[in-house]
Amino acid sequence: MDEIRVRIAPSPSGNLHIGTARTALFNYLFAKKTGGKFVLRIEDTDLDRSCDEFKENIFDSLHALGLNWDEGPDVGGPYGPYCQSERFDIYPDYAKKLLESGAAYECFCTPEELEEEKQRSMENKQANIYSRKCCNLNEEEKAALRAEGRKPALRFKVDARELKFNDMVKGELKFDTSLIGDFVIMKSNNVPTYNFAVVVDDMLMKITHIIRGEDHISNTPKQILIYEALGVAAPEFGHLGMILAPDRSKLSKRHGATAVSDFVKEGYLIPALVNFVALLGWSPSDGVEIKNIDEIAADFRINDVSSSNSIFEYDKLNWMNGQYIKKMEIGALTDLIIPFLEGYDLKRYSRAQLERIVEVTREPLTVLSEIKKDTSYFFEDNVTPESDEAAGAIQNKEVLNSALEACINWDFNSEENIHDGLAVLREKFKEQGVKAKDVMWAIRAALTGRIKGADISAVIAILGKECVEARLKNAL
RNA sequence: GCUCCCAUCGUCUAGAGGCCUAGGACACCUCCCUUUCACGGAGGCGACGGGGAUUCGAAUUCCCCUGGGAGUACCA
Repeated sequence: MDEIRVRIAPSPSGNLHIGTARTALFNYLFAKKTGGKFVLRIEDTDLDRSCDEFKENIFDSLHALGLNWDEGPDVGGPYGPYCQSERFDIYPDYAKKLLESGAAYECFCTPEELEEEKQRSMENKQANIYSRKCCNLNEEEKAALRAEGRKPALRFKVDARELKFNDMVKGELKFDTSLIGDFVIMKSNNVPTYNFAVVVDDMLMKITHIIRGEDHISNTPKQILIYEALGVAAPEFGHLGMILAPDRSKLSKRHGATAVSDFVKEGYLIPALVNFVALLGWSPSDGVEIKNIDEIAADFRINDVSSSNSIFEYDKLNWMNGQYIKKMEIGALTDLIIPFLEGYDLKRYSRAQLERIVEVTREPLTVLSEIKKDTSYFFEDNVTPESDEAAGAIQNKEVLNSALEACINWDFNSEENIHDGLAVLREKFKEQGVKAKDVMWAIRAALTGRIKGADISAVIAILGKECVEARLKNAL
């Protein structure tokens, strides 16, 4: 078999959507698994809606996800250019070929006429199919129309028949082409329509497998027809279910983050995102869900991908993100976290101390953005009780006094020493009938304003003697 | 309206006629661990949308219904 070649073909009319990212991922996984090539093509024929900013975002996001392409606009390749806007001059040749072979014909209908036809079929409860009234225009009629100043579009002639293809994820799909109607392949302004451009591009780029969202299913028969008319074998198709919002509607801005870059801004880790999105429709053969992209690629089977839609729920993503946060190397994690600490005076601490702060506060994190609130007491000058329970806890003056006295002898460079010091305190109060928990709560509340949080010995060590004494006194 | 796709716990899914008393993960609940929260560990709750048909036997095959999704452009 020839080399397997897949592609992702986003249009730069928005930031890289998480759904597009998943499609890209599945293409990438398929390429990796089969030793094929992964190509990136930018579909920017709609000049009005496309812009460079989005293109950059798509590049950056794809790179960040680790979905590196073998061929694309920036890296080039043997079948370029890889931006459709730079390929405008190649479509007319193929259009001409179809016109000459009789597979296509010129259509002079105006948008108004077309709209009228559409209304009529709606009223008759029929599918909207072009009437074909321009199909049999003779040369004189065409010349007359041209003289009126009308510029023709090119329509592809669709004859009635049954068209079948075997979808890699859905199985056999059947269509009655009489319900499709003759569709436009070249607009009157000489720009190809999507269905024509993709076929020409995929053909020229030697794409062998097209994995895309199921919103393209109805385009597939049209495209297969064009392949046939061009005398080329159509590639294999695989249509993925859609990713839906929890309300089962299309995932859109009102549901929150939609672009990969939005998720990153909210504090999601790229490997977690990749892992999570891979599990939407695909499941590992060994049941182990936490897997990196290489492990997933090694186990990837396109035929086993689920054919139904899946709902994007944050619960599992959050859990998974937390798993990655816990496992991540502390230096790298600190680098990622620093931007989320904006507004705090980070110079208060050394890099080592900062890393220690991250290390002791990362445990309950689900999203990086939560770190700011969880570490506030490290950066505030004065802490105040954040809850009634914390306010109550610092009323325990006896404990606070003892802690203040005791800490003079603690070695603040040793968390272990502090830990032992606290144990001594607990022991002392235990004899007076005060519960260990209350002792710890009083100290924690005085130092952090809360009754829960990171390991208190570590907090004390990081805060330092001066600060600890000040906060205890302040609480007293 | 027309066409197509889909249908297992709340969610992501395992399941390709008997291995299913339907398995796992997230969420939720309980308990354990623990100086707190959390992490971790042990349990629990919880599903084959409905109806027919085929079969000795159906979550698995077929049909109908219902529900959800998509497409229906000289957008991509």
